[in-house]
Amino acid sequence: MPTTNTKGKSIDSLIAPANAPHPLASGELADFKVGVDTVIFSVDTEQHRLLVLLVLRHQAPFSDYWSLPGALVRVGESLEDAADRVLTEKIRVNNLYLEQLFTFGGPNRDPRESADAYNVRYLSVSHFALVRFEDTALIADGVSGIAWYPLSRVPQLAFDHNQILTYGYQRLRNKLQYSPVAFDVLPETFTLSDVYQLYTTVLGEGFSDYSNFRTRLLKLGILQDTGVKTSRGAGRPASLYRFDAEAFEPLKDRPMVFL
Amino acid sequence: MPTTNTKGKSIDSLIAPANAPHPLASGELADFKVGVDTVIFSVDTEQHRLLVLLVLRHQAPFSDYWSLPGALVRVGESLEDAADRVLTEKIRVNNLYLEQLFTFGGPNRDPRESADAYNVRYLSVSHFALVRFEDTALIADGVSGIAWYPLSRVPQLAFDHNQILTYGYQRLRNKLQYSPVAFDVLPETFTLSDVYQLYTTVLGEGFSDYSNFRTRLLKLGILQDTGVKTSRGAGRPASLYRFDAEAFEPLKDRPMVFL
DNA sequence: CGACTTATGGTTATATTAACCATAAACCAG
DNA sequence: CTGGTTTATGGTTAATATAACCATAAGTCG
Repeated sequence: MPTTNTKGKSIDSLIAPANAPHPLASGELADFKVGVDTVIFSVDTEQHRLLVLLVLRHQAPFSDYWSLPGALVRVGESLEDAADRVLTEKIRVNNLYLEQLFTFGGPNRDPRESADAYNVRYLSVSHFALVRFEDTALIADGVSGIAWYPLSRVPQLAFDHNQILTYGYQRLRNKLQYSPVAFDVLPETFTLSDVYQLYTTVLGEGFSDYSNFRTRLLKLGILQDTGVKTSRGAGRPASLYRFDAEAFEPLKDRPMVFL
Repeated sequence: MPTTNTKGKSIDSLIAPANAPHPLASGELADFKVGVDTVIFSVDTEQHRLLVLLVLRHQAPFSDYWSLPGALVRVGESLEDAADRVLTEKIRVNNLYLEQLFTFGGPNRDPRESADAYNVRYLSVSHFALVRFEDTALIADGVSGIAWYPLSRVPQLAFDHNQILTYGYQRLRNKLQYSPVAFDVLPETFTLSDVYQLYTTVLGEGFSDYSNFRTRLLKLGILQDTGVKTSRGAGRPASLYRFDAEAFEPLKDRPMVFL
């Protein structure tokens, strides 16, 4: 249902002469600042918890609220570059998995819109990332706080970031089922149990028991047995496997597990 | 790999004093115009072809090139509104299925960026739509041509629109498998054969033969038999069914067919 | 009327899934 | 060093789902 905001339009035509080289001269076209907000997940394998990275804002709007890490896109910078910059500025990580999520851009989603002199809109191109928890180092730079939050304890966030987070979580669950992102955040070699742990902490239990999960994964033929055994505490030593990206190619977009 | 375009940055700081109320005063933040480009599909049930709507540009850049229908977002207009506007301005249709696709926003994707006085970037929030072919009426308004192109005969398009189209086609195929979009573009009541035709023209043959497709669809329990029979030319009359949206709810995100 | 065409409702072999179970090979407590 | 515990591994089996067919029903068409 197109709802043309006649209020904004008329104000605009009143203050901006038709053909002046003014940024709003196009009459009714909106001007945007574009932000990149990233839902950064990691899995705490020790405590079997899914974590999301939040930063504490110290500027209006939403001062003292937690929010998703983000940045405004700079001149000459692509959206991907900006998203990468968020990752490397906040956590020192070799970007493990990153993908665009959704673009939120309704008017009035950012309080700065009404505050600014010009009628500037703020657009958020959200991304979601999955990083290896052990390989990250938090950098509290330009923010008054930064922390990994267990997903279950995320507070009310700034802007529409709770909505973005929910969407990112959905996408993460989906990715895990249909693509081998898990192997991007697992170490080079890992046990089948490591994989299962990762899947259960993100997806919950109840998609397959361990035994069936094993056989399915092995039958896919995307794991190479290194022959090396590892013993971690009690129990029989487990084989270490390596992900075979080539073998996975033909299986693209085929479900790996079922819920 | 963040590649900060230092050239753009320095030019900017030369022409814009640090704290002036100029749109580029923020120093290194880029200013954007936001476009909405929509991949509009429909299925020609007569000729069993998948069609996509293209418009012929008559303005630089890419004058005389075919392109996806699009529009620049206006003041006070949400992204969804803009996408809706594209649909209603180009084809008179009660928007049947519409969803956001991907946001393309690298620098230099639009030639206008270098031509403009200000260093304005053009962002494209692409959408994809599936409409009922029979319910559309093309409106050649503000363009020098508008046409339904069979997907197989799409020429080279303006901007990066071929890429967007490819992505949209992928998404369409995916949607058809996992969600009941098909019933949005089918008439209120339809035969099982109608559904099968739609699926094969989009997905190609080879996911199920007709008989198995029928039993699967019926076993899902999302179709109500109206009891009414329809006879179209030769052959035994077929039952007319109606889609039961409520019955589908619990099946959300479960595959309906397999390739 | 007989031939053809399309819809419908099976059947059957094969593959997949889900729910178990038995054994192997480590550790650990006494 | 021995029996109990723990974890990994490699099955088995019944229930389901899939894929490839086939037979019949009920119309149209010549």
